[in-house]
Amino acid sequence: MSTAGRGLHGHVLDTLGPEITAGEYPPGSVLRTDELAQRFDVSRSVMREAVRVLESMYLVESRRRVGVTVRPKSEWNVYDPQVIRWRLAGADRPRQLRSLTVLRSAIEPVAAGLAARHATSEQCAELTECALGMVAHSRGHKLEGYLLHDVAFHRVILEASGNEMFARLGDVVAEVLTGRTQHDVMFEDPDPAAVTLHVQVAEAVRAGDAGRAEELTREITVGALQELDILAP
Amino acid sequence: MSTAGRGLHGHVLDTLGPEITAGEYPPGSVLRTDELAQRFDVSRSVMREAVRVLESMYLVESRRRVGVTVRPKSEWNVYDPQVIRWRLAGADRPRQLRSLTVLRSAIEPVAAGLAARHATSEQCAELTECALGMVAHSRGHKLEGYLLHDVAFHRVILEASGNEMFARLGDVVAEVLTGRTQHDVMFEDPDPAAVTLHVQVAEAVRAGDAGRAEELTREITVGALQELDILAP
DNA sequence: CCGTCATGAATAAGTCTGACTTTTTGTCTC
DNA sequence: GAGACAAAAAGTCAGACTTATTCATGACGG
Repeated sequence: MSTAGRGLHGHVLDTLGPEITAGEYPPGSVLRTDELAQRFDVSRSVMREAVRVLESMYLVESRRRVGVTVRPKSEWNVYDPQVIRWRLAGADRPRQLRSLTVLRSAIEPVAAGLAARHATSEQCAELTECALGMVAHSRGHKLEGYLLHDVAFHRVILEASGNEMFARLGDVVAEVLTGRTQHDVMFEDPDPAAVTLHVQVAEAVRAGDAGRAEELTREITVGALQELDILAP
Repeated sequence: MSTAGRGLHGHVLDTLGPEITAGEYPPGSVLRTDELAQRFDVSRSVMREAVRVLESMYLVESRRRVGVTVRPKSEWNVYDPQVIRWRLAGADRPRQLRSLTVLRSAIEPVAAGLAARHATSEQCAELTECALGMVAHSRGHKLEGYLLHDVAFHRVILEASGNEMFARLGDVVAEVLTGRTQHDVMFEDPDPAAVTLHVQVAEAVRAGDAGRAEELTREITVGALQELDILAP
């Protein structure tokens, strides 16, 4: 689900956004609204709307008499789902994937611990269902079905943590897991140890054992880090 | 630094944004662009730009023939600095502060561990400087100076982690620490134990002892959680 | 002779207005 | 209930105008 279809300004963003996040314009570069409007064959009003959105993502800064200047990467709002998607689609996808995986390794164990305390019985049921689904699809090249349950599992954990900031990372985790399956590693069946860990996490959460849920989830995320050769020597 | 001054659309956002994030319009409420333009006495073009920004924050959704509908809170991009600021300024400030503190408790220990591995000697120097500054301002109602060094300390840690996602949370942490000092707790001098911990973290990072840096930082964040009565029974 | 401080013109964003298009939805009829 | 019609609101465009910012020019004073 991208910005496309959201009108002309969405179409402009779909090409200009990736260009900027890919670093095609060095920081400080100036873009002129009029020129951009010409380039994309849209009116200035539409172009201005697009610029406003880029501005709200801290990708650019619009100043009178000077133009639309591209901000340094360090100022970008890297938590914006749109920005994340653009960068994942671009050249520094590996780098982005590493950053996000490290983020996961920090967040998910804590979220699992909180989930063990706050999860409703419905959420516990969902969790075991997801874990069992992962088991069912763990052998025989059923990666698609496996991924589906894996994503759902982590989404439920983040939701059940009761923390809105964690909950909103569900999409990010989904993106990372999907990306891993489709492009990078994961040619054959998933690691059986990982599958077992998911089942155990579901159990720990249901049992309300926060410490165990946290520790088991930490093992899962350590596995994810190792897959990307992010070591801890 | 808010959106004000960034033109008329910024002014509109400064009032409309807080209203929406404060929950004044229940999810599903419809706002008409023309009416809003009248209310704020701006042209439709300006109002459209403001709506586009709100849309990019997932606060509203604009659909033809129906209007601008307010999205449910669960879909808001709660990592947008602007949204964070608006919510911290509004009624559910305490709730927001708790969410962010929990987030800190997940992120900062991991960041400190990474900092111990990746920090440059300049960053180590900054870190000890900050810690010493905290010590110097820890007695005699010098809360202002203390806060300044505290914020700087955590910023350096997040920066030194080498992870861009962590680094971008510097502003959030600053906001939380500032808010804590100004509004909520902290009437008298800071907890001496906390001060000591910061000094020890600086030492651990300089020594490259990741495990120790992580553990000490975890103690700091646990203290922050306890201040807000976020327990772990 | 050089640095600093007005003055002014050029420039690009910012704003407004009005007319028109397009999509969606609700209703009316068959 | 299916299809046609009409209304409503966002979407788009074009053009004229406003305003802030920057740069260059030149005057003044050191």
